[in-house]
Amino acid sequence: MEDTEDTKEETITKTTEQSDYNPLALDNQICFGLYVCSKEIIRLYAPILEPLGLTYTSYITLLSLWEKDNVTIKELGTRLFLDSGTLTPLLKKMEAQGLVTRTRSSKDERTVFINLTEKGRELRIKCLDVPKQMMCNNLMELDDAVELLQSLHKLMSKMACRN
Amino acid sequence: MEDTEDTKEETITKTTEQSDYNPLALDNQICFGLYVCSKEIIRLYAPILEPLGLTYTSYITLLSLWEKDNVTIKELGTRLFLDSGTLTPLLKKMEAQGLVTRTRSSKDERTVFINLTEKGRELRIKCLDVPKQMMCNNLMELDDAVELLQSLHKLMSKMACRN
DNA sequence: GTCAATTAAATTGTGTACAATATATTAAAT
DNA sequence: ATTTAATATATTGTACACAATTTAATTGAC
Repeated sequence: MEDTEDTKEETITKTTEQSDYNPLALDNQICFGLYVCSKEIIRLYAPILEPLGLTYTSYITLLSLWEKDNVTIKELGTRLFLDSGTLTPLLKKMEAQGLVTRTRSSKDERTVFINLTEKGRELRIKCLDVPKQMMCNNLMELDDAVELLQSLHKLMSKMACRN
Repeated sequence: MEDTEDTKEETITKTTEQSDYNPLALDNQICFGLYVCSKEIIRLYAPILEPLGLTYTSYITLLSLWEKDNVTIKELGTRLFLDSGTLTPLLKKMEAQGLVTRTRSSKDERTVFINLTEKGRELRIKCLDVPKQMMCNNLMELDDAVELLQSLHKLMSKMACRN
């Protein structure tokens, strides 16, 4: 606990008080930290998801659909921060895998509703172990994870109202 | 400050004590938070970097080279967490733009040294304003940013020794 | 010294992402 | 009712990323 506070003080000093503070230093870029952590963690998911026939993108799509399916591509895109250019081909592949159905609404022919198939719903059971397997990488302590998740959600909510 | 502690308590409760805790809930996935924040922030960089002729990837490559150039592609890749499959075509484009030179070492013909050109070095001046422009998006408070950056660096160091 | 193992880049193939555009449908305006 | 504007997907084009492989060069083992 004190350790966290100490290093935090140091970082503040480093980033706000040193006379040679460099705003273009790679280590001062939050974007770069996010970019690297995101990429590397997704890379760790790959070997866990591959035996289940999933990519990272299809995995998070399923996470969303397991919480709520019978949604339009638009709704799914809002939840996942993805647009139709990414989702349309992805969902077609997932349909080909037999995980979801794509049904154009008769009420509004513009929209397509995505539903889980039985196979898609059942796959959830096999995925229950995925978070545990990822944790075996021992990347973070629970406290740190909770704090990080909170920071990320703050950021996400700021960005959600940007579209 | 107390606010942060309060919401942290809530999150801990939510993620560890509720009986209906769902490890597959999208909102409990750190990976998803990182993925979204990374993508969206990179998207905010695009219109700022485009007038400078840069993409996000060429930008962070320059950030690294401005700190230290005359490095091999291998070294650059270690710093940027990128492999030759990404860097080779990127550096060729940057060479075509006149930002860097690629010189195969005579001592070890396997390695290629990357150096900034005068144009590449001068571009730094124009980029000094980029962080300020990004901050105008008002995504975070300084304190939160410092804390987040610290969490990300912890994670990155864990992942650096994974290759 | 010679062959095997290792290493650094480059190449190939697959899977995203997203901007921009196109298409089709619905809603709104008048 | 007709035209216009808005909306939801789909498509196209560009730019990554990375795994796996290839190529070329170097190092190590003996």
